[in-house]
Amino acid sequence: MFYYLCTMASDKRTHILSTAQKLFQEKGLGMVTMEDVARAAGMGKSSLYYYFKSKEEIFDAVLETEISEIILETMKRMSSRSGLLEKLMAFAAVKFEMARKRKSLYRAMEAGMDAVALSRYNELKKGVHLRYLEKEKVILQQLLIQAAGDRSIKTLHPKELDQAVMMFLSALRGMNREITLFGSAEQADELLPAFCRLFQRGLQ
Amino acid sequence: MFYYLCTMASDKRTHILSTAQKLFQEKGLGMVTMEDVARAAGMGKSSLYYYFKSKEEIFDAVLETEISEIILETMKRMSSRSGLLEKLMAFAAVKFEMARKRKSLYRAMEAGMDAVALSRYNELKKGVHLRYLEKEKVILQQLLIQAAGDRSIKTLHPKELDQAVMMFLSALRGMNREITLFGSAEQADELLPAFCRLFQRGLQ
DNA sequence: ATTTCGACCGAATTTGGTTTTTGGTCGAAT
DNA sequence: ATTCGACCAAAAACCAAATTCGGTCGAAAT
Repeated sequence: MFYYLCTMASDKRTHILSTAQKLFQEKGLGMVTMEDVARAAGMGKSSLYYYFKSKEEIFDAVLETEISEIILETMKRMSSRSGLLEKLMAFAAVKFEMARKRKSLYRAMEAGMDAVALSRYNELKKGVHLRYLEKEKVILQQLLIQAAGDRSIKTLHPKELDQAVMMFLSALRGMNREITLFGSAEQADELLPAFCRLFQRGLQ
Repeated sequence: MFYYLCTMASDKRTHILSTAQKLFQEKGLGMVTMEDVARAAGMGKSSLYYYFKSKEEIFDAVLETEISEIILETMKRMSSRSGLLEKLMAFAAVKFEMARKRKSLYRAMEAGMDAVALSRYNELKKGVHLRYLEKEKVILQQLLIQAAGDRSIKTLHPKELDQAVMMFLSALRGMNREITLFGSAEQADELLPAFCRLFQRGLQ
């Protein structure tokens, strides 16, 4: 009795989630059925619907935890550095590593998805991307505001601040993309810091 | 007799090419058959193979001419501006406009392609992208070298030059991407110039 | 009251076999 | 040198039947 009282709903939820995450990573989203998830989690299919409204909700939640992990890692690494430039570089480095990891993850996930499922999935990814972007924005805004306070860079109006953040983020994304498509990891080690330096100088 | 001597092979080639281009843009690559191209060009299907080795070669050539057009437009617009910043902005503006246009073009082209055809087509696009990138690089390299000569920016070592060009290009690409996905055209009108300014200041 | 699950449903997907289409070849005609 | 009709193999489109899968519901278990 006491035992059961302790296994709260949220525990089961996270258990299902981590199980699903493992399966998605192994076989791709398109290849994992609710039946699979249920079996792997040690319950019947119907039971899943007691904890989640739909398959999409599960997948969404999995992506959400992955985002949180990345954001957490980013903040951790940045906090161990000091100075604007160092922190920018740390940010860029984590972002690059994570982009690499997640690329193979996504590729695996997309395996075995038809065109319809893929477009639906892309909608989902777009939503996730937006939420992720928002969190990244906040981190960078704080960083730049602090740097302006330290006189490391010039003072930025709210609009300028927003633009600067947007520039930095989308530029990084673009560079990551180009590098993973055509370049090498060593190239990233030079290009990303160089860009951070340029970015900082541009804001002085 | 004389008439026939004047209609050189290259004329027919370009005629076929422009016909194919029109059809591709109208119906999408996947929906245009060699028969269609031949009919539209006023000849039998077999005759196409006298001028081109394969359908892919035709498509490749079409993409190539499109790239040339964009590059030409870019150079034209840049030449009507003076000063590094102005030229950078012109470059960015053309790139953004063209990215918009070509996006709908690509989307149309991809219509009616199965997964296999799509992956083959993506390989092709990747190759085109690389060739395009090379031409863009040359333009920007020249621009930056000239700017360094004018003392508009600091002198750049070959490696730095390459990095700067790469940064600028992939950053632009990333910003275009982000804007077309989530932003507005007005946002581009502010963000792109702002980035050009930052880029220039970063190189001073 | 909370949690689990078997039975069930409709929509979507796979399957397997057939017919059509399509990129590409070849030899004859011009 | 250029064009084209006839032809081929492979890919794609098609289609009906069988199957799978996400999701629901009410009854049972705890």
